[in-house]
Amino acid sequence: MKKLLLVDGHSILNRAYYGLPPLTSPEGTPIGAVYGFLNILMRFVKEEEPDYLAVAFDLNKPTFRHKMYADYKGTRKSMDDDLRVQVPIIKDVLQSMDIRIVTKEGYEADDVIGTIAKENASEDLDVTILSGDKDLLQLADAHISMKTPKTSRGVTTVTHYTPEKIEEEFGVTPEEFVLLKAIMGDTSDNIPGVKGVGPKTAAPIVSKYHTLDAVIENIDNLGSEALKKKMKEGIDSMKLSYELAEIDTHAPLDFSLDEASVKNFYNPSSYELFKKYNFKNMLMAFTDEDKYEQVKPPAVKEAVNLKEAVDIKNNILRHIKEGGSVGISIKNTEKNDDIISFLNGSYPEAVALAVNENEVFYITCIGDISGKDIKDIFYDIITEAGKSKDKAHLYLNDVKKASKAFDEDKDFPFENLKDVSVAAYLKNPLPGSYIYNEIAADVSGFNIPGPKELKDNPERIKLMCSYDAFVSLVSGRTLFEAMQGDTDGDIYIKIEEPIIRILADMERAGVRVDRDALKEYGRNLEDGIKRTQELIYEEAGEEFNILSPKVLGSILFEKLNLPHGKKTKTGYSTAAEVLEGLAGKYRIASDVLEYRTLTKLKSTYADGLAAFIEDDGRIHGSFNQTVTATGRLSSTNPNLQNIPIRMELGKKIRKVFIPDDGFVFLDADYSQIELRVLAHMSGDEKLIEAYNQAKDIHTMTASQVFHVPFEDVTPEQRRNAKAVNFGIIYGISSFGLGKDLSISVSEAKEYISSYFETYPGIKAFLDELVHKAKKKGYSETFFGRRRPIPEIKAKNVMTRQFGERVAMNAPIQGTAADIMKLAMIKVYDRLHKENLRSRLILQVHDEILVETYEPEKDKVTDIIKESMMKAVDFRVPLEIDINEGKNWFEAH
DNA sequence: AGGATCACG
DNA sequence: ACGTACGTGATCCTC
Repeated sequence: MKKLLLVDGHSILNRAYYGLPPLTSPEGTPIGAVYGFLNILMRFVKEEEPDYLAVAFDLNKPTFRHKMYADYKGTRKSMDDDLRVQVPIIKDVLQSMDIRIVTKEGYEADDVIGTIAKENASEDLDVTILSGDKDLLQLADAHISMKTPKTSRGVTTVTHYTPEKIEEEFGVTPEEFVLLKAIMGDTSDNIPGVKGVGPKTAAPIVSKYHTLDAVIENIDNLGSEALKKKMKEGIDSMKLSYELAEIDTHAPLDFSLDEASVKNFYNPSSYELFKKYNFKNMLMAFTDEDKYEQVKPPAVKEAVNLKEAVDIKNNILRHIKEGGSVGISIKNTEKNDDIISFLNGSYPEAVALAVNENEVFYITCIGDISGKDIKDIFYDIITEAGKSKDKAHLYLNDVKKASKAFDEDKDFPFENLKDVSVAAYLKNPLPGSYIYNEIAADVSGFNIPGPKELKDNPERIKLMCSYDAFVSLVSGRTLFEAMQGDTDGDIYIKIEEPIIRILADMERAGVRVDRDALKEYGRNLEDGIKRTQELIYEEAGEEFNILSPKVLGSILFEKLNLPHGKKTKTGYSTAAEVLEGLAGKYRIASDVLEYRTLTKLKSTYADGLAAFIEDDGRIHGSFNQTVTATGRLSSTNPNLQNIPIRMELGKKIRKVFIPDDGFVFLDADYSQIELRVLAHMSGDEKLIEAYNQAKDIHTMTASQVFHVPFEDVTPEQRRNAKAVNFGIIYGISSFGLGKDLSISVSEAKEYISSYFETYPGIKAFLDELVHKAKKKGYSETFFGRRRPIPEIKAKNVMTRQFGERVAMNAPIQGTAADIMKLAMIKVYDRLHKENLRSRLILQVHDEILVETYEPEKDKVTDIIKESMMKAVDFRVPLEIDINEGKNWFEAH
């Protein structure tokens, strides 16, 4: 036995519309009815498991019946605008889900459903009709039943109408239901019926006489005089009502059951729509294969000897000369090609070249092909693209990494390659990872096998490299076209593209580390660690793993019964702030803190850094350009942006970072760049004025907020003002400020409100940032770098407040990051144009470290000052601190 | 793999 | 009643 589910589209949409609170899509379109419709539909599909499914809609045109009864025509209620706009949407959505929609010009949905039901129901096919109202009950028979969902207060109950159930509830058979309606009428469907006769009176009449003719014939035999009178007066209305209520089961339809067979609702196009309308819980039903188009991976043509490889190259060169685009992928030699050692003469292992959607050329060290050949082929191709720059586009995912396969003396033509991962990062910086399969899914909606899927494939390297080239071409083209005329495009050209080469140079240069001094530093720590460890064991009365929060917690708070903070997530918190509270009273707490500090320095810094020193005596870390949500860089392998500085002991490690012989360090950092960014972007006159007076800004803030003369600001007032300034940048909250200053939330509130009274422009600016982020769904920096903030529309208060803080912080932090990048570009360009040997080696968000050739010291100092201070022309000066030193400790 | 902790801006 | 300052990465422990 097969099943057909027939849905009365408009009636279910109506039910959904009135049964749910009004929802809107991220774009603001009302969408609640569509969402509700799908929920109801999917619920029934799950319950019924139909083999066939069709949804019937009225067309927005008068039907024959409407024309016949002109009076009837105008009386239909007009739809709410918010519902009307959802009609085409639900049709689109259903279509995307491969669900058959049936309509017929000149007929109502009821007729369509009636015709399909009656024509198809049989011993072999059960028909279930899903409708919100009861007009369709007349269709019920042995193989046709009806289900009506009713939602009240969020709870949906379903009534299942079989012929038996109909007789039981209405006292008439399904066939007689038309007659019943003709007499009693139906206000919701504008069927007049007989005036003054309701269901109680009508039902017995119907079950006695069965047909319209019989009722008319026997009109004089009906009960009371009053009833007879009503019936006689209503006879015309009754006849009309009968016509209106009767469903036409012989509409001329183009419908075959096959077209309505149930297919997979979850596919790439429905995924796109569900995503567009933000149907979150329905998105969960999609598997990766549902979500993305299964693209046929391109055919890979592999060169088997050098002649073939050269032929491929020549073909590509011709393609480029004709203005064609190429997607390129380079596989570096290293086993783990995330970490590159900078041996000159290291060669790439393979190159893949995609010229169209169908084929990729792959060249690796096979036959007489050497690594040098591969490198030369790659090099010839990218230099050729430089000659025809206006026309040819070469797309490559991660240009910086590709550049590492080349000798340092060869000028790598960075600017001839368009970096797909950087473009994808500008489009959306949140993923933080831009592997080719992720880009393919996000940009082009393709599902192609990624590194994980190819893990056990013997052709893993070849396939990954080829797919990478393919995606770089196809998705790269889309990304770069989309950037045209957008702020993204400007940021790519003016900021990110130049930065690629700068970072590559910085990584290649690395930073020199005094290996012996680092070892000595580590040895000293070891002594302290041993001493502290023994003290702790003695105080605890046993030996245990001090670094295990779980074990430490049980020792401190159970065995030794120290007062535990109420913080409990997976046990007691042993975080520094908790231990600091105990350190005054309990030796063991301060010893544990000491122990943590020492082991941290030992494992992360002393030992950690030592492991990264390469044969040239330098550490070549990575600066990542596509990780942070705000536009900052990040640093890994090792992280050179979190080398200790705040504590004396930790800071000493900076002494092991030293310049090459004949060089000195010049270290420059911006002074409160974020606050200055805030001053300019907000346009707050008072803050701008404060900065233009060139005095200590925190003291100035304290003076203005607390209304005391500048000279009379106490250290405590300055500290408070500084905390508020930081709070403002982080997206102020009274709780956070209170915690930071160890004051009550209400006191913190007062600080904030007096700050905002002092700087009304700041308040207005931050409010505007939140408002704009709410409206647009993203925040943007001064230069238009965007950060999406999905949290800002969250229902959860915490999540949404987080979104609001991010909306305030991201433009400030991001603009500061943009400015630093612009400054680095200026520094780099001048060092190069003036043929200097000095070079940028590190960046720490608001600080740069330049390994400076001693004879160039004065010149480079000027270059740094000028580049950083004039990176942008703001209404407040950008000031820097710059220092020289024979190590990083001294220079900063 | 994820949490806790702590180093930096 | 709850539980929050923003942005990162490395190490160690626990599951």
